[in-house]
Amino acid sequence: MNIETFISDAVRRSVEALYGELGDEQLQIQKTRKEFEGDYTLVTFPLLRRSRKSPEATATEIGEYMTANIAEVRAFNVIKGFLNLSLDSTFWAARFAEIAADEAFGQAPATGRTVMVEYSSPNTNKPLHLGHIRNNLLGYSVAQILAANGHTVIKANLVNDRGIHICKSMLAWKLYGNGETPASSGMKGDHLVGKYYVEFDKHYKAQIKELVAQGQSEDDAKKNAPIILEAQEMLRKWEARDPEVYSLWVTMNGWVYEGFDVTYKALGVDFDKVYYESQTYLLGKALVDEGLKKGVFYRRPDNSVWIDLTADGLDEKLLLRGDGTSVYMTQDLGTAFRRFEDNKLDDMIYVVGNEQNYHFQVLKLVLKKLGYADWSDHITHLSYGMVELPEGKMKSREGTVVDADDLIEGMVSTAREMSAELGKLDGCTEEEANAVSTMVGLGALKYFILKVDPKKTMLFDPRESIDFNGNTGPFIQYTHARIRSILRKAAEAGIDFEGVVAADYLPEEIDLVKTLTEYPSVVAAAGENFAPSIIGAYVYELAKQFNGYYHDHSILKEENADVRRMRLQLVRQVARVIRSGMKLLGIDVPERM
RNA sequence: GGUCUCGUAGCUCAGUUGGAUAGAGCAGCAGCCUUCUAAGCUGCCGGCCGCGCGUUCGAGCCGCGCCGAGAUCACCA
Repeated sequence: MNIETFISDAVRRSVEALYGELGDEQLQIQKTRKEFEGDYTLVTFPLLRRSRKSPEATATEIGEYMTANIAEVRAFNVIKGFLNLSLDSTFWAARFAEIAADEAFGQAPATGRTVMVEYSSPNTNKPLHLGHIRNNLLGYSVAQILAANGHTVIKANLVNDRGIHICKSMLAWKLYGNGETPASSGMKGDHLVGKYYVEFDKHYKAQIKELVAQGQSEDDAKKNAPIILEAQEMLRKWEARDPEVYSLWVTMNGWVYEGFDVTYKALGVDFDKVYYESQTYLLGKALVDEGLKKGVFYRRPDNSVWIDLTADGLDEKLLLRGDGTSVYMTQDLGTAFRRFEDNKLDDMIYVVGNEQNYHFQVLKLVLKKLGYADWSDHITHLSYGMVELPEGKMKSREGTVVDADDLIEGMVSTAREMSAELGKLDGCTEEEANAVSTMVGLGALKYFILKVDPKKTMLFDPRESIDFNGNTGPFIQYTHARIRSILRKAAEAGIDFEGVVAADYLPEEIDLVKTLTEYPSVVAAAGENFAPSIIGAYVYELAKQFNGYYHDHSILKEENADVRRMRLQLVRQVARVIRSGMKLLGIDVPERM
């Protein structure tokens, strides 16, 4: 049974019995705040012009009617214009029984909609860093949440595997690499390629400096440095499929993919489809022709194609270069078009940093102007803020980027040290210790990042992220582990706690049941807002509530067998929902820690 | 300059789409391990919700205007 529907129906019936038909007027019903007595609250202010009475009198009148006529309403109290309704504990017992019996609790029925979530989208010239971690965690989690909301989800990764930046790494490797490979150097493939990207930059800068010393302007020097000219030549050769360049490209990208796979696996993210720009970068030109024909685009004397968006408060935007080659926007138009056609998508979600807000604004507007409003309206740019460090922004030249692999390793090893220090690893096999440290270290990292509203710029403080106390992933994992421990001990003691118990709940037990029943609507809200942070806040709240309860009530030592059984069931359900919520965040929960 | 985002406790962040006395964690202070895991629990301290108008019975949330921070406005992707 949907509780919110039940309450609002009951209230509506009562209000209409007293004051006549409401029509499509909305009733304002909310959960009663903790500091007041009651379960649900009706805000009576909007009803005053119908009742023609004071807020207090109106609330009292409705409250009296409901206690008399609605069986589930046990009592009420009125504070100012707020009518607080208390439901009978048998009502909550019935809701709990429903939840406990529902194997798919929190999983919405299939909607028949297909939605693609594109995330990660790395460049193949350097390893992943902290910014990519936020992207990957968000993308994966949002995909999980949408799936829980009943959508068919396609997780897609569009790899930027071509362009001048890859040629820079390739050229530097060719010039200075001495045939170094991941195998020969022992380096992870993406790091090796990244090393040569940095190497290129070093030589490039040196050459610019030299040319400037010879009297060239800074701008000219940047264009004329031999190494950049050579890289550009390499790109031309690549486009012409020069065998030597092409095979080097295949080899080095292969190294990078092997490296990325390791990082993705460590992060626990995966993809259903991987697209490569080298295969899609020519798409979109047909759309340009179409736009020209429709008069949406125009051609300049140099043959380049543009769209004028100044009437929409934006600028003029280039769609095709004078030489007929495409730009980023052209490709994205083409790939968007093709995605919708090939996969029969209902929605398309791009997880891309907020530095591209303008790009997506333009993309959607152009599609709309071309007459594809249907698609345009179903494109969502899930824009997330930058991750900053205590010392400021990450700058690759200043060496302040936080490498993804280093970070993960650091979190896991810290988790291990702290676990060992607390004696949590005593009696564990090496394998178990590894598994727990990995889950805890990554849990800390993932939760730390996902608990923040995606659109906000966030601060990543390494010291704070490694804190396992308070509002953290490990705290939630720990709560789960403790519940599992209780359940293990109950099983060992041969306590049977299957079957429904009509419970006489204590107030804090009803609070737990109430929080449990909210889970499906939290999942729905998280899906609607593309915000895993909503799930995070909920799971944390549930865990915290349980911890308070846990300290006040002995569960295994409860003498009344029915009460003990009821409590074990309740506690087991809390563990289930914690595990389910954490799964939506892509966070594993250990059985013990 | 145009467009967009953000501004809540010393710090990091919530705030369920306009409701009651604005909440957590960290840091600080005071307690709690003979009891199912102390990665825990209980209490205290800490607020001009950037500022000002407006809409409303009611604004941290909506509108307008300022102030501050950031992103972007490339024949880069």
